[in-house]
Amino acid sequence: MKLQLQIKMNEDLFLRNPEQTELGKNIIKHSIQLIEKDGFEAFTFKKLAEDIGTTEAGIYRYFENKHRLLLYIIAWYWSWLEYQISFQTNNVTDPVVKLKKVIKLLATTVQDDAKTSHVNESLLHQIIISEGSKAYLTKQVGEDNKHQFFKPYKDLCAVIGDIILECSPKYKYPRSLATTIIEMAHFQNFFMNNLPSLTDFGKNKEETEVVAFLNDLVFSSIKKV
Amino acid sequence: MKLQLQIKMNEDLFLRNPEQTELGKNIIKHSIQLIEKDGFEAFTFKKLAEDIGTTEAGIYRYFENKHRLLLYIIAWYWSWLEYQISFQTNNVTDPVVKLKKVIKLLATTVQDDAKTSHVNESLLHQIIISEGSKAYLTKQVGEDNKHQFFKPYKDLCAVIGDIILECSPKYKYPRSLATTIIEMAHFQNFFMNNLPSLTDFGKNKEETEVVAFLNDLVFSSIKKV
DNA sequence: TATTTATGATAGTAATACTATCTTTTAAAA
DNA sequence: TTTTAAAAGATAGTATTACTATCATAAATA
Repeated sequence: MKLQLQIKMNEDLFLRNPEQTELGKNIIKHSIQLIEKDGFEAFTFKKLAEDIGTTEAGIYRYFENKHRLLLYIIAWYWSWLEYQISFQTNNVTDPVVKLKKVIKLLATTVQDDAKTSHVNESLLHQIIISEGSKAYLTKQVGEDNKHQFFKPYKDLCAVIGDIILECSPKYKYPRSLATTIIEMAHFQNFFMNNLPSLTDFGKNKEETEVVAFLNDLVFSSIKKV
Repeated sequence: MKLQLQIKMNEDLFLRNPEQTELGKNIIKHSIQLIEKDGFEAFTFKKLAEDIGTTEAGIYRYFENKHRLLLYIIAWYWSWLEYQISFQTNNVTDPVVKLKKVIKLLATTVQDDAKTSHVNESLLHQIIISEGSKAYLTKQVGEDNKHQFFKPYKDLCAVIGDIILECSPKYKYPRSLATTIIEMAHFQNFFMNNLPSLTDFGKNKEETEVVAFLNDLVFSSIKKV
């Protein structure tokens, strides 16, 4: 059985839908590689064009600028992750088990998903760790929010918030705890690998320790250990 | 009594010490204003020079580039905050009270400190919220770390970690909890004001609610409520 | 008063972030 | 099968950014 997974993206994110052409898919594929390799600051449409073997102007037909492209791939990731979560927690009745699965999915290396040929989820996960918050830490955050560019992130936050409430209906901060889990899954990973003295995982550098920390944090807070 | 507070900064951060000249102090003062107003991406040395009434080349005599300048003001903030913490928790014996003070200091608007004439701490706090993580979320993080540019942040993290251990000597993740407090104090604030559905504080937009959330999170985790 | 040090003024360069235009190729509709 | 429309390629051009270099002048210090 060979499945193809298509994620419907917000149309304001692009000028021309990159899913629908070869060049478009190449833009996504190579921008993920380039951003992961050089970082978002050093990433330019010119380098991307050279990488693909097309011209700068060609890229501009798909994306208004590199920030929109970043928003696109990040939104894509959150949508894909929400799908992963709904898939992997399907038929799980115990919300505690569900929440633990969510934490694990957020905080451990993702496998490349064969259902999405032009997206390398594993690289994308690294981008989320290092560049994810740059999507919204800008002066245009309000404008971008009006365009609903952060909807996939918000949806994910709502999903996790609901699972938290299932675990503990009276817990007062389900959304904030959800964003704390998401952000800390990535920040603790980044710190562990780059500024280890900011964490307690410097010795082993094991993702499982980040998971253990988050589990402890979350289940202490919602009083279900 | 009129005091002046001087913070000793890492000398690799600048080419010429901005504390020692009028122009230098103006660079610090105006860059804080400009970065707060336009955001770090839109901030350029040319605009800064125009703002001050000097030339671009003049700024370059003090800072190699705008990233170093950002690192400078951020490092300055963390040093100043560590001083604030040591001052405000001095003579407090109960570590729980201490930790609560720390959380409050991190998560609520800071007052402009009269002891530092050319630094507006209140604006700087806003910069930390919106731009703080851009200091280390780069590909040069390793290089910058070798220069010890993140030492003030690490020191603060260690101080908070120690207070956590005072509260609960057997707690396993004092450093990671410290960074979680620091980062979430800022992220929850940013989300509350810009993407409120990511938090539970959207209605009132009160910093005190962020404080309450963090207190709940922290003291549940270390089992002292 | 000599001399170092800081600043000002100006110029110049490579790269970035685009926009515009025109031609060729490809693919779909008539 | 031809027509025609959409996509891609090729090329050029602009304003801004992120610097570096040079030379003159003002201020502080020895």
